[in-house]
Amino acid sequence: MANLKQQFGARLKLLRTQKGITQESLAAQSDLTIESISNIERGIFGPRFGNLEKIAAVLDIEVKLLFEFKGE
Amino acid sequence: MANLKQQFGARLKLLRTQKGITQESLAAQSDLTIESISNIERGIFGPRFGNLEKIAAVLDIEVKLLFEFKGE
DNA sequence: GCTAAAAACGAAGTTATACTTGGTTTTCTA
DNA sequence: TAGAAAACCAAGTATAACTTCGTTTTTAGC
Repeated sequence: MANLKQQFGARLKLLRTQKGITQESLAAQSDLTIESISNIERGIFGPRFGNLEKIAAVLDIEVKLLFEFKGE
Repeated sequence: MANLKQQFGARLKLLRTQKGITQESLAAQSDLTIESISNIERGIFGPRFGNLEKIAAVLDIEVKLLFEFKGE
């Protein structure tokens, strides 16, 4: 099984694309760079709690949805 | 509404006590200090992804359960 | 196929904050 | 009422999140 960062990143990417917004737009609205969003989605690193909160707010979803992975 | 760190901390404390384990035991098993666990539960800071994973593993629960807050 | 937008990717440096250490105080519980 | 458990505080360290800059690849529309 992939690690948490990777699972989270894949989940974020899915939820973001479902909302039809680009990494650039998400980055701008969450006060992050597009690189950071890219790194998070690729599982390079996980966001800090403050940014986790911001990202969920931009996507207009509850944080827990970002941790809901298939098969669990 | 309390911020994410605080909500998370309260949720962690509840799940930990329900399992009947002490901060000290959780700290030891997750390679953190008792102070860090205390700080996390009080909402002083949120754990990094690696530690989030470890904590959930020690509690034998899915990570998403730590983000399930009442009323949501 | 061409183009442009979107995203992947890499390296190297900065910075925020998680985490520790050490100690004291308070709360809970047996 | 004693001891365990946890709160609390300050100050220092460590690490991983985050940035910057630049290049390459993928994707989607014309």
